[in-house]
Amino acid sequence: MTNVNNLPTVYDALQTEKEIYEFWEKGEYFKADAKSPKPPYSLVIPPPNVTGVLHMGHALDETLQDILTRYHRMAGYETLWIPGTDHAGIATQAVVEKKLRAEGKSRFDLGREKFLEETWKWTNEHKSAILDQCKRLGVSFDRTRERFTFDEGCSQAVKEVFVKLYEKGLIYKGAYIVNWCPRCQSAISDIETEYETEQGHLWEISYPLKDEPGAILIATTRPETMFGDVAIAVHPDDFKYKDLVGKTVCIPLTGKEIPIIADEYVDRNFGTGAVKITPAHDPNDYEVGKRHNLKPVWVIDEKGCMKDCPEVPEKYRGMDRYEARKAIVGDLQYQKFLLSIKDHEHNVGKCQRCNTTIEPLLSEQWFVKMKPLAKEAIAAVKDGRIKFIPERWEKDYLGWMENIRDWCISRQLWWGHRIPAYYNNETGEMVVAKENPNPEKFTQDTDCLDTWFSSGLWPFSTMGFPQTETDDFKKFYPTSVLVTGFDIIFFWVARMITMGLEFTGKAPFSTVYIHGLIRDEKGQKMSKSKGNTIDPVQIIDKYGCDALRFTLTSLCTYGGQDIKISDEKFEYGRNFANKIWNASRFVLMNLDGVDDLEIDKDKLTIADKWILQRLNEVVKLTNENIENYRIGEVAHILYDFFWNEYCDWYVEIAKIQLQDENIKLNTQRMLKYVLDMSLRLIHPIMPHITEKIWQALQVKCSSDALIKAEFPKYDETLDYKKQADEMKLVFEAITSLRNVRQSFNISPSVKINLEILSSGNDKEMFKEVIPYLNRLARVEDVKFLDNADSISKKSANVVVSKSKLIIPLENLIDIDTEVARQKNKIEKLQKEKAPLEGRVNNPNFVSKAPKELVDETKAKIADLEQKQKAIEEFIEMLKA
RNA sequence: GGGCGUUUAGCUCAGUUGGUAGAGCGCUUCCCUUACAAGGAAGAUGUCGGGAGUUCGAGCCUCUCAACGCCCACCA
Repeated sequence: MTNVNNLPTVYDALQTEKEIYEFWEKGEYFKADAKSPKPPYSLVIPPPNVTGVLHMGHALDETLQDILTRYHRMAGYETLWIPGTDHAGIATQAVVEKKLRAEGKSRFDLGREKFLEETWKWTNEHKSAILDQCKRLGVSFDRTRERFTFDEGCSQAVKEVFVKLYEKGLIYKGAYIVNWCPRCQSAISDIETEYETEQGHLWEISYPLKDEPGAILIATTRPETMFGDVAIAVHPDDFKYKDLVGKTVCIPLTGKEIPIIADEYVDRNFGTGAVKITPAHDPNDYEVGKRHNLKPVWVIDEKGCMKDCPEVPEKYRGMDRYEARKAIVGDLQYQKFLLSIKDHEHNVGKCQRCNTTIEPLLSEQWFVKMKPLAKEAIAAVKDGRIKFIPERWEKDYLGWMENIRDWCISRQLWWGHRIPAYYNNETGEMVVAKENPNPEKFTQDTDCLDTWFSSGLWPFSTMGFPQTETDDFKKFYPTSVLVTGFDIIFFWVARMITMGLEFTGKAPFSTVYIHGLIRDEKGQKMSKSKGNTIDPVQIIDKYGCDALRFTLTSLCTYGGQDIKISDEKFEYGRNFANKIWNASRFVLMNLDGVDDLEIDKDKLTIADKWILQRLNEVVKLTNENIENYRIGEVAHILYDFFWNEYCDWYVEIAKIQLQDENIKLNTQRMLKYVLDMSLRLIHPIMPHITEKIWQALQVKCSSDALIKAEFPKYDETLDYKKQADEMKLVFEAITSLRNVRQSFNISPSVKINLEILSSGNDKEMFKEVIPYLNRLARVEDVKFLDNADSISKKSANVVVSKSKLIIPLENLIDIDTEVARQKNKIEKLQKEKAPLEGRVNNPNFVSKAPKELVDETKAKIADLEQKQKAIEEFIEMLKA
C-alpha cells in the first residue's frame, strides 16, 4: 500500500538528504564490481587539494560527474567513479609551514624527516575532510577505492614512470634558466607562472669604454642585475655601434670589464639599441651568453636578495632585490651614470600560488623532454581517440602541445615524491632507480617532483598501475570521460593524455568534458581574498543539495560558458524541488486502491495519451542530451515537462478523471506511472528528493532503490501524436476562455456557458473534453450549434482551430470592450501573417524553397485568414 | 603580437544541421480553486552590438567594425 504519510507536508531537504545518503552508503550502492558482466563506465575525480575546502567549482564539477555516473548506473553500466585527493606539494607544505610559524618555528628547525612527519600527520587528519564535504553534494563515488596522489600505490607509479622515462632519455638534469619563486624558494614550471602588466621604468645607463673616452648607453628594466652582466650586446648590422663591437666597457660602480658583442637577438629599435647581458638572470640573455661562451655570474640568490659574492659591491649584499634597485639607481644617478628614466609598461612573471614576482634564475633542475612524448598526445586528439567537448578546446590543447617546451619537474620542496636519483657519497656518481642501491653509500636527490607529475598518472595509478593485471585496471581502464574546467587543460589533462599513452598505450579517456568556471554575480573569479565566495555548504543548508545541483546544472551551457551565480539563483532549484515534492504528495494522496497492473490502453483518455506521448518525447531527449553532454538542456527539458505539462495540465485533468469511476483506476495508474518515470529521469540531477519520493511510491520493479532502477528508454512503438496535437488545441481553448473571464472580470466562482460551432474532428474532440472545460475553464453548459444563426448575440468569442467558441454574456458584456479585444486579436493575427505573405508573394521563395515549407506556409496563412474572418464575423455580429 | 569567447526582453541567460525568438527573475491584473502563495491563472516587453555580404529566407553562415572578458607568447 502506498503511503503518503511518509512524506511530510513541507519538504525538509536537510533531513531527507541526510537520511537518503545514509541509505545509499549503507546499501553500498556506489560500490563498483570489477567482475560484473555489465559494460563498464568509469571516471576519476579531479583530485581536490588535500588542503582544500569545498568551493562552488567543486560543486559544479562533482555534480556533473555524479549526473553522468548515476545516469549510466541506471542505464545498465557497471559504473565506477574513483574519488581521491591531491597531496598538492607547495600548497600543503605552505600550510604546514604556516602552522609551524605560528609556533615560532621553521621547517629547518625540524629538519626534513621531522617536517615530513608533521605534514603526514596534518594530511592524515585532513585527508578525508573535503571528500566528506562532497557527501553533502550527494555524490555517488566509490569511497572504498579512495586514493591519494602520495599514497603507496601512487608513489610506486611515480617511481616506475620516472625511471622508465629516464632510461628512455626523456628525463634529464641540467642547468637552465627557470622560473624561481623567492618566497616558495623553489623552481616552478612555465605554466605555473602568470604574467601581469606592471607600470615600471626603463633606465638608461652609461657604460664607459675602457681606456678611451666615450661610453655605450644601454636600457634596462632591471638595473640591480648589472653586476651580473657579462657583456653588452648590439645588433651586428647596427651602424651606430659598428665601431664599438669588440671593445671593452666597464660596469659602473664596480668597474668590472666586459666586452661589447654583436648578436642578432638585439632589437635595434628598442631602447638605445644596446642591451646588457645577464645570463644568470634572464632567459634570453642566457641564450646569448651560451652563444658567445660567456660565463654566467649569479648576483641574486634564492631568496631574491643580492648575493654575497665578490661581483656585488659589499654595500648591496644581502639587500632585497627591490631595495637594491633603489640604492643602485640612486648611486648611478649620483655618479652620473644614469642618463634617463622613462616610464615603461612591461609584463612581470608571478608565482601562480603566492603571487610573488618570479626571479628568472639559472639553476640545476630536472626536466621532462616533452617533444617526443607530445607526438602521440597530439595524434590521439587529431585522430579522434580523444574528443574535447566543447570542441574548441582541442585547438588550445593542440596549439600548446605543438609548441610544447620541456617541463621543469623538480621542486625544492620537502613535501612530495622525492626524485628517485641517488648520488654516490664519494664519487658523486648518479644512479636513477626505484630504490636506493645502497643506502650506506648513496644519498637521494633532495628535490621533489612537481605535484602534477603524480596527478598526470591519476587515471591509471588509481587502477593499480604499475600493475596492469588488476581487476580494476582490466575492467575500468581506460576511463570513459574526464570532467573538468578549462583552467587545468595544460596542467593536468595534457599530462594525463601524454603519460597515459606512453605508459598504458591507451588514451586514459575518450572524452574530455570541459565546463565553465564559476564566477560571482559580477563575473569576477571567486576568491577568498576578494571576499566574493559563495560557500556551497551554506547554500545546501539554506536551499538543499538537490536545489544546488539543479540550479548549477541548469546554468551549464553546451558551449561551456562561465557561470555567474548569486545566492538567489538557487531559489530556482529550490522551487523546483518544492514543486516535485508537492505534486508527488498529491499523487500519493490519490493512489488508494491502485494496483500494480499495467495501464489499460483501451481506457486511455485523450489527456492520458497526450501525456504519454510527451513523456516518451522527453525520455528520448533526456537520453540523447545526456549522451551528448548537453546537461543544462536536460535540466530545462525536465523542468518544463514536469512543471508545465505534468503538474499544470495533467495533474489538473487527473483530478477530473479521478471523479469518474470508469477511469479512476486507470488514471491512478497513469499518475503513478508518469511520476515514476519522471523521478527516474530527474534522479541523476536531483538524487535525494527523487529517491525519497520513489520509495514512498512503492513501484513494483526489480530494484529496491531508485538509484539502481532502470533509466527510462524511448518507446518507438508508442504513437499518440494525433491526440497530443489535439490536446494542444484543447489547452488553447481553455486558455482563451480564461482570458475572456479575466477580460470581463468574471469572478472565479461564476460559471459560464459555452456554445460551440464546430464540425468533424473538432466537434468530436470538444465533446470528449467537456469535463475538462467544465472544471478548468469553469464552464457550466456546453451547447453544440448547427449553424451561425443560433449564436447568442451578446457574447464574447474565441476561435480555436476551425471552431468558434461563444460565451453568452448577456448583462455582463460590454460590447466596446469585446470589440476592442477582438480587434486586438486581429491585429496580432495580421502581425503574424505579414511575414508569411511576404514569403509566399516572393516568386523565388515559391520556386526555390522546399515544397513542404511552401505548402505549410500557405496553409498557415489560410488558417490565419480563416481565423481572422471568423473574428470579423463576430465583430459584425456584436455591432449589429 | 597571435588566438578564443561574449554582445538576444528591465536583470541573468538559453537558442543542436539557416525556416523567422524562449526561460527564470522582475513587472501588470486576478485568485487562499481541498499538492504547492517557494503557489495558481491571464498578460505586457526584443530594429537578436553596428555595418556589409551569401541565400527564396540569417540570432544562427562569410567579411568588417566596436565594446568587454580570457588564453598563449613575451624585446631588455
